[in-house]
Amino acid sequence: MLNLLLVEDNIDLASGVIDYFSLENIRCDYANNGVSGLNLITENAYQVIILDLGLPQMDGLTLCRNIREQGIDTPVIMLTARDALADKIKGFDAGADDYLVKPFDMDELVVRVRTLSRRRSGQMKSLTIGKLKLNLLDKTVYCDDQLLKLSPTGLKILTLLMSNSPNAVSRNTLIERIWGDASPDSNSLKVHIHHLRKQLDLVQQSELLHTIKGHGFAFRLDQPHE
Amino acid sequence: MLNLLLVEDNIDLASGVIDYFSLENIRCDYANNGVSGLNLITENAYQVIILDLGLPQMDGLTLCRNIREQGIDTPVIMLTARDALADKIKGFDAGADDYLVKPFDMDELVVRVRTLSRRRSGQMKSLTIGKLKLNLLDKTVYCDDQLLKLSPTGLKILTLLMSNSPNAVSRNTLIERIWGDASPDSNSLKVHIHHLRKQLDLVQQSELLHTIKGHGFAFRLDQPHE
DNA sequence: TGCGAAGGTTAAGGTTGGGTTAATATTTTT
DNA sequence: AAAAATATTAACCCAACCTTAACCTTCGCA
Repeated sequence: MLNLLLVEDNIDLASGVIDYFSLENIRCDYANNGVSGLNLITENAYQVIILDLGLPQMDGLTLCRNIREQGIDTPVIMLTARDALADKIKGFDAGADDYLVKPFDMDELVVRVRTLSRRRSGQMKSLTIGKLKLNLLDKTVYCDDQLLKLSPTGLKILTLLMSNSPNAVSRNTLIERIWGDASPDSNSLKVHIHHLRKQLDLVQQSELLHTIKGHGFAFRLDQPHE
Repeated sequence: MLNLLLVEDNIDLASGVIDYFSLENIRCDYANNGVSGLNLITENAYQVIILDLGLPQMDGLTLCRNIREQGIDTPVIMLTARDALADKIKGFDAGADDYLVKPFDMDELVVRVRTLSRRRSGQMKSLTIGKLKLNLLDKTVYCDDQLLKLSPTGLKILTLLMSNSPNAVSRNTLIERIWGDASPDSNSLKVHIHHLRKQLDLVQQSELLHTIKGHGFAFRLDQPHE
């Protein structure tokens, strides 16, 4: 079953699209602005992303360029108003794979979605560091052949850390990207890290998760010691 | 030729800065509030952005966070009043690259602008001096293959010194940039420098850290000649 | 030669960031 | 609705870290 993301600030349009998709048996996540769209994209594996060009907080082109720079090559369909098209079309080397001028025909959109998803299906998306392999599509984490059991939050944290490896991720970044600005008691992160480490311990991989005091955490092979 | 943006609500200060910049052959756009600043930023490519912390409509921190969320990584220098500094300094991971306490010396501002513009939009990921390599992203310092173990403050000091190399950094600058105005006993800096030297000694690199008597410290290869 | 200023060294607390655990609350699944 | 899985909170611990204070060294200069 297809799993899409729609990033669109017009709620009426969005709900129409989503309803139509559900009739076609297509799952569709939804974000009404660029920033939460970006968060969803980095934390989930979509087959196709549908982006409105004009978005609050972060416009579609910027968002698209942004995710491409992160190495995410999920197919992107850009939605744009007819009059905005002319001067924007050249910008499509930002990395969009297709575009559609509003107002568009729903069937047309579905066709393009299916085409794009077919084009890149079977493409493996995973992160591997040390013996640890995180599969972004099915959200599984293996060490050799052993499956780790992680909570949703634990998985998000691990995904963030692994996709930034070997760089450090600050506590603030982590909190912001996982909880938004409605951050809970700062202890929560500690506890999640602790749970994560316990799971990693089960497969003797917990030394991959390094604490950078005064900053945050990093996921990488080498040991910061002496 | 450098092309900057200054966002500052105090018009007298702003015009002073702009005049001084023009003498230095630096172009500088100007906005007197956060919103028009944001508009200019999204529409133009600046080498450096100078932001006042307290702005009408949208304060500097918010603006900074906002543009970072849009994926704009133009270097930002934050201007702040001395008394506002202490409680704000921790918020600087909003994405500012540097800050300056008002009132500041114009030459100081020019130096920082030039430094930041040189290091290509914060894309500089590591600093290397002698055999020492400081990686800004993963917060590690290596000499050859040996990892140095530094405290958070030690790392900050080293970062400041290395990023200003081969220039000297004054004690006052060091203290101001690391502790804000809530500076501790002046001895603290001495002790931190001492710890730093001990760590550098472990890899025979302590002669990189030079004392400039009556001024501060410098991090560079050659000896400061008499 | 002796004094003061600037910097360096050392060791003793005090503080705190991060870790741990367990109880409680929330959400999801059944 | 009960049970199970997750998430959050609170209380506590500890080692690393920071600061302080007292003392030491060096150097310029009266």
